[in-house]
Amino acid sequence: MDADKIYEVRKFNRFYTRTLQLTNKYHLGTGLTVLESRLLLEIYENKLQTANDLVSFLDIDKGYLSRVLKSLERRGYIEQTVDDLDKRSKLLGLTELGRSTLEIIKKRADQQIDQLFSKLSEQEMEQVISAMDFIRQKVNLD
Amino acid sequence: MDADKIYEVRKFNRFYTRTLQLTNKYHLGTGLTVLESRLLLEIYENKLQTANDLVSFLDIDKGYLSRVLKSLERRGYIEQTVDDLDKRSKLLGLTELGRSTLEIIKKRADQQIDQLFSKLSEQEMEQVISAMDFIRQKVNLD
DNA sequence: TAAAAAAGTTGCTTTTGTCAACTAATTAGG
DNA sequence: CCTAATTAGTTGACAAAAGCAACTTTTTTA
Repeated sequence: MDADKIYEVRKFNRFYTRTLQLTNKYHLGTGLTVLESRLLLEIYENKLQTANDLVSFLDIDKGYLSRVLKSLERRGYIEQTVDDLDKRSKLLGLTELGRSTLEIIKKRADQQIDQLFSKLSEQEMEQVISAMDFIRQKVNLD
Repeated sequence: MDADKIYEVRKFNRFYTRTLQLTNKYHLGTGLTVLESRLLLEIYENKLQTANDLVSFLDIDKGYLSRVLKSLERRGYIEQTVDDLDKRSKLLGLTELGRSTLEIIKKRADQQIDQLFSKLSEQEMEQVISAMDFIRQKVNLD
């Protein structure tokens, strides 16, 4: 790939890093950290059922994750139950508190995204989404 | 904005978070952290000349930054010289080591981006860049 | 069925980041 | 002018986030 294309991508990456930083404030006031919110989301929406799933999907240290999950459990956001089919694993699930907190977080995240595109028309917004879809299809994450 | 559009954007954001995580390994083996690499880049390419510029552009704590800059100086990557026009400020600049390390980092970052789009044709790549440009124009970062 | 591998836990350490108090230099208002 | 307020950067103390390695228990493999 030629240098100016790479340069363009890097420019976008820097730009989008800033964008993500801005929209990553949704957890403020909820008592959860960014990571914790993300864990609730991945457990609930993305159906990642075990610590190990989260470790490989999010690429975080399993020791660290173990502690964060323990803390989430202690504070009442999740439950961990030993998997009967594999007693090394624990199945993760959100509690009622976990689900309702996640809803709040999602609502706030939604608002922040809304702001991000506040000045766009319907049509422009659709074009943005197409652009995102397109990028998502083309990037090779292996 | 309606819910499914927001959902699409969030999906993209999660996706691109992962993408950025992958491409943020360029510093490995250079002895610099992600932040340090970023600082060298912004000082050198974006012409941010003082700690204060970096603080407002990157939105990091000035105390923390002060320490990181001191460490970069001690390790020989940058120089800080008191600004004659405002003796509170220090002008930042890369040393020879700083510049050459930045070059290595940029080269590796380029390779990672190349990999990201390794399977695309010229034309697809151009479309991706257009899509990125388009998004960049439309996002409202205030 | 013994050895290897996998899931998760724990102790220890390092890295990263925050906050507030402080110094020195500059700017602004009376 | 000249004093008060502001600004750039530093420092100490601390807290949060993350990484590493050794370990236990269970499962898989050869």
